[in-house]
Amino acid sequence: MHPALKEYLSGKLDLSLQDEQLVSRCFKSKFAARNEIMVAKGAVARHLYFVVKGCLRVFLTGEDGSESTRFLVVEGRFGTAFPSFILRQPSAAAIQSLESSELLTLSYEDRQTLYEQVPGWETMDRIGLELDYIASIQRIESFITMDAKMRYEILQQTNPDLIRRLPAKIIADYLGISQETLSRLKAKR
Amino acid sequence: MHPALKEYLSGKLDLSLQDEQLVSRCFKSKFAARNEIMVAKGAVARHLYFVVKGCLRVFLTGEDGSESTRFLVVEGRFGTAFPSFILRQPSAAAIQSLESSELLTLSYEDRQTLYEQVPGWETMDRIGLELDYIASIQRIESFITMDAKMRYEILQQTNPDLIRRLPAKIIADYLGISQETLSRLKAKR
DNA sequence: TTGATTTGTTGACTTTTATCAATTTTTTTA
DNA sequence: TAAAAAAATTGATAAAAGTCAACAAATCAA
Repeated sequence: MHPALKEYLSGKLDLSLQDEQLVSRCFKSKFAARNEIMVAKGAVARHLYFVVKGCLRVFLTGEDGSESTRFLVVEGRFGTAFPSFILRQPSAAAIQSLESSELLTLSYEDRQTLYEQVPGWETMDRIGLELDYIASIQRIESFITMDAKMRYEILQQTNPDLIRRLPAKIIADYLGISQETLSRLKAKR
Repeated sequence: MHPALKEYLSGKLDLSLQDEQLVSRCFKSKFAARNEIMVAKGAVARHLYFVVKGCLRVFLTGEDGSESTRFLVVEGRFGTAFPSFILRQPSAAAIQSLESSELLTLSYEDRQTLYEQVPGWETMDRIGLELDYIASIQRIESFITMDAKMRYEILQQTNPDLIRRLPAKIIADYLGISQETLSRLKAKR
């Protein structure tokens, strides 16, 4: 098993040797170039992606070519175009590798296999889902209760690495504000 | 078992007679008066609520007394102050019954019991969680990509009942806009 | 049913943020 | 490393939404 995945699982789940081998077989290694589109808008997202190294962006495109970042997925985290993956429908969002990335992919079918075959896998996954859901609830709250400056400050506190690492325009998209507004926000203090 | 819960479960899960009795014992009936606060801000949300009749609101309060509606939970749906319930921490949000409501409550511990004792319960719950998560992702997208008018139009299309049923100020909170802006939006067409 | 309270509407004005455009800075790649 | 491309900054202006205030309408509770 890939050490990064092993690290992810440690403390969450104890696997028998056999189960560990099954998990290993289900996750396929994949490398993506910087800016590579993994899943295009309109395609079905058939995999979950575990980021070993690099960074993925799940983003929407408007008719006018504008882009809005729905999610950013960094090292040690899972991500995909979730509605498409779960509902098995064409995705409103595209998935892009923002950096040269190393990924482990898990297909919908293999995920099902793990639920059925590996004791504790579904519980672990359910707990991970709960935490992702909580994060998205908190993001919704930030839009309902905060202005752009406050959202940026919170992001600075909770994810300073993201800000350091990614182009400001991506951060601006993620915060739901324009590039120019973010630039002014940063200048102001 | 309460017929509303039975209806919810039908098609999702086949229960043995024994399991059905266990489920029945885990869910406690509760009635709430209009405007009753079920969980105050700062308290831990110890239950999931299934709404048989009525409507719950999960909302945040600012220091200035302003309120922001995080979620609305109507008949046939589950809800709670989710981060508090899962993390077992004091809740940032309060839960209020907007109408005279009939509820079924499931404690954290009883939820655990159902996961452990009832085959298929965790899978059913995981799938429900996935759908709730998808809904919250779509709500995030609406904040990132749409203006107030568009968000309101989408809500009209997807939940016309909510608009008909609830005071406009609650809908405005839920959309993340001021009461006045919503009033003007409605007048404009 | 009526007085009191809450909710909704509208106007005037302010603040926040977006948009467009020009320029500088940084990054990429040939 | 140099030219090209992409990203960031800054200014001017416009649009969107918020705030405050007054009043109207609807709802509630005695």
